[in-house]
Amino acid sequence: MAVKLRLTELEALAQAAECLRTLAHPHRLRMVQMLLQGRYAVGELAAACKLPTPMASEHLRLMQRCGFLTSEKEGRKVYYRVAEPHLKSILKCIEDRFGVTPASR
Amino acid sequence: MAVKLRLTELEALAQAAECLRTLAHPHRLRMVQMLLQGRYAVGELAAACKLPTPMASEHLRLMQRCGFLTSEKEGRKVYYRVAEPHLKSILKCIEDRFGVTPASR
DNA sequence: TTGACGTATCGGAAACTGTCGATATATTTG
DNA sequence: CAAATATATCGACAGTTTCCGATACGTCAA
Repeated sequence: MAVKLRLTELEALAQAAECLRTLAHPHRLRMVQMLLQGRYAVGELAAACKLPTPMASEHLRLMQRCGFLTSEKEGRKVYYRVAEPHLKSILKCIEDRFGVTPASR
Repeated sequence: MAVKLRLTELEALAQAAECLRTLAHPHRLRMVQMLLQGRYAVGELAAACKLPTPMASEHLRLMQRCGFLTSEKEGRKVYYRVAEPHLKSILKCIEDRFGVTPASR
């Protein structure tokens, strides 16, 4: 007699996979990690990742599209912040596994 | 004065991203979900995902390569099980966000 | 208006990924 | 031994992702 398994439906897993793929990039992880600790403009995030601004903008667009982030325009700057509350616990898991280093002390 | 941020080093984030990419596939998520609840042979996992066995084998190889799984050969079958303890909490986060449906009740 | 700044978008090249069919290996059975 | 079973690997193709340069857009200051 087979044991009954608790499984998520494949359709939901496909959605989850898409979100994970969006998260699965070193610069995007860094941006999320920053945004979980405050609100930042595109240029600030780009500088922190040592990326040209257009590429940072593109990464942010991807994360916004899957519901992770939202943006607010202020003057000529655009500030992003975390919109998906579960991001915090997911990043926590990742940090538990891969470590966290304070940037300066 | 800039607030000190708690950030993971980019190199570690690159490793994390690679692992997340490996996880970011509906069939692989399903397999991990099963393997967190027991030990399964390639054929059983393939059947549960409605995949040809060779493809299941390939997915399992990827997850083994990044340390998520280990395998034990028994006769002509190969049983896989979870090797990375953090997988459980990560899947928990994903299930919290995307829902879990018992396969049968 | 002009110019500078901050952000967004477009097009294309290179690299990577998922999938499939075919084949290979190892183990058990007859 | 040969045949059947279970898993693994290989080659190739289509599709996606990443990155970059160029360009476009919106806002502010002079």
